[in-house]
Amino acid sequence: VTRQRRDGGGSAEGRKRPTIRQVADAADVSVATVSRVFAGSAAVSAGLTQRVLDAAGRLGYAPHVVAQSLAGGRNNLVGMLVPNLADPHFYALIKQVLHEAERDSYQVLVADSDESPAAEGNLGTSLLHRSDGLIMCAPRSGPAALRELLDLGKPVLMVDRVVTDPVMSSVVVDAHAGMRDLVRHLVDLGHRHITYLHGPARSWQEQERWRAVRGFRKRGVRVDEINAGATLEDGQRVAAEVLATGCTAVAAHNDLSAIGLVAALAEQGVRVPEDLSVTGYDDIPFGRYTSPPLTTVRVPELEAASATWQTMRGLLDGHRPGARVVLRSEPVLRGSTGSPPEVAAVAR
Amino acid sequence: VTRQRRDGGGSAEGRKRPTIRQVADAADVSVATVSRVFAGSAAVSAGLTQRVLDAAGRLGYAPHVVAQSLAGGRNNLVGMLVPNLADPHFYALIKQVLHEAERDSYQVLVADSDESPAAEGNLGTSLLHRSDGLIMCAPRSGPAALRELLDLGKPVLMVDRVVTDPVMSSVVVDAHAGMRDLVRHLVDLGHRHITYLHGPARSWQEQERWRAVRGFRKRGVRVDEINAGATLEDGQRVAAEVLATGCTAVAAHNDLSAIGLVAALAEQGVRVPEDLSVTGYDDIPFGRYTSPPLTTVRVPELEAASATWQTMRGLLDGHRPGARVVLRSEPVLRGSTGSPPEVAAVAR
DNA sequence: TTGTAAGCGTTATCAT
DNA sequence: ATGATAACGCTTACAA
Repeated sequence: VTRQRRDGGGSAEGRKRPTIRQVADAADVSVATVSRVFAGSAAVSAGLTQRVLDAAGRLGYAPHVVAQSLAGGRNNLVGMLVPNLADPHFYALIKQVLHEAERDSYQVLVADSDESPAAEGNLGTSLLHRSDGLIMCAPRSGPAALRELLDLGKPVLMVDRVVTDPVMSSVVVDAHAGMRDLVRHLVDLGHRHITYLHGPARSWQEQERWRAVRGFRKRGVRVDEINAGATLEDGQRVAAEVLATGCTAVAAHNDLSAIGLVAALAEQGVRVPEDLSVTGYDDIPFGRYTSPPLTTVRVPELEAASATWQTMRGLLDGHRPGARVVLRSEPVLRGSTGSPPEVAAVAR
Repeated sequence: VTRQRRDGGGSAEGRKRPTIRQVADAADVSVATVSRVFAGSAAVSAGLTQRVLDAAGRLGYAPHVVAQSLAGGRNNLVGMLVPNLADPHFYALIKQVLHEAERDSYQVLVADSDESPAAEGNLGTSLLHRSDGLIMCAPRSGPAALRELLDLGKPVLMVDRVVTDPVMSSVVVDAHAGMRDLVRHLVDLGHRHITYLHGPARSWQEQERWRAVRGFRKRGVRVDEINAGATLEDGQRVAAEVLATGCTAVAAHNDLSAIGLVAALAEQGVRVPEDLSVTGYDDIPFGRYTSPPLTTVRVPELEAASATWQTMRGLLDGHRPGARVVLRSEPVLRGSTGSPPEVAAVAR
């Protein structure tokens, strides 16, 4: 019984690709030996190894990864889920993970949940179905969804968020400390009335950052709140609202919204930092190229990405889950912050 | 003969996931029927369909995608290769392709070649090994490498570049026309001495853009050249060199280098556009938030991404390769361009 | 409409 | 050190 057509209507001329069987025949060895040679298993004599390699080269053989996966139970594939691929914070992470994974012969399946909690769960599941593990930046998924993922029995690593309900491995930067130090800088400059630009509601990072800002109320600082978001447009949109508060400094959820705000302020003739100080969070590259350059919190992205891959690598190798890597973040003082107008005036 | 352990030392408690066989037994039907139900094949009676679905639900069954791939010869996976994931131009493309692919039940394997021609070939090959098709932004790969990819017999789509040597399907924006119109705008403003900031050497897009700029030499415009690159840092780095040319306008290879240049100029007290006009290319979102906002060339990224996926989709469905989609780009005039100093002075 | 069983291209077990 | 061969979980002719 001969079988289907194979060519799938696909595209090119493609004579069928050789199988391990054909290589074995050509080298006059068993398929097992060919498999061993390509697995780098030591237990093959030099002579046979050479013969196999020759035959494989002649035929243009390359192992069929899908068959390897099915038989071996390993895919050499990890999934990576982010809330927004267009955010420099995330693509920096992806880019670095991509490289480290490649060095370990892993490929990466990427998905973008577009900040949707529902998508986080679904995409996560389907990614994990195909891969050996999942790196997820899922700031909002609830315990049920997460538990379901874990139940697939494969390593799942949470990034930018600590989860305790189902206990999960995670890599995070200490957002609370970073934001606290940043706002302290504002207070030290003399600011007593600060507006916080909220990020995406209920995201873990947002909660940490807000907690840090809010903490200054106890120290006599007036802290107003505005719901903005995490994009350039979000920051731009709330400019009027910000001015209406009468504050002297704005701490934004992230660099994107801070940059959007600064641009909108410039258009209205509001000078930064003379009239109003503005800070961001993440230290994305663009923040160094705005005028004025943006005061922000640097998160060690390279280290975070490396820790992410190393941790995932460990989980894939059978390490027990639950590890937590915490990285420090720190304020980067640039031109977008200064003394509040009254103080500056007195100083003159 | 019982076989290995299965659990891979992986992580969780995971009772083994159910197979199609178990579902078939539970529903008291054959595996073929279960397969048909999950394939959505019409030829199953309503009664059996329901029984299968019930059993599957009870057992928590989900098809094993790797086995499906091996047996069916389709992976529902496409590879996507970009030269630099950190460039907004590319992540916009990826993000959109990700979504459209997901809607068609395809997943996307992403790789970043880091502008290395060698990596373009290798990564492309290994992506294509696992997937049904490859979307590649490979501005530099030579004919040999490309032919090798095509020989894998799977659809390959080139983006941002037209390739004729091996004939390839491609989606491009007409960079020449866009850049030409942009420079014409500069000339119309009165500029007669323009400096072009070269992008990555030998990239296809770079060649098209440069060809457009160079064309103005025939019209009596002095065009100087500086080798910069495609990043923010590249633009920043060449600021002094730019000033040394004495030109009145700069056309950069892309927005990133243009923004870097503008920032460096601002630091040196050079006013844009009063002292020097600067243009970019791509119309990345950040260009709208710099001060002044950047004059640039808009490339229809959404349309390009849609065309990219639709074309790939067609190839996957067996359409013949070789199609070429060309999209128009057009100048976007913002604040970073104005009349050259002399002309402006006369006007006053 | 439904079932049977032959692949799909490997890996890993067992025997030699 | 090498070979034979049963899985791996599914799809799809082909038979009924």
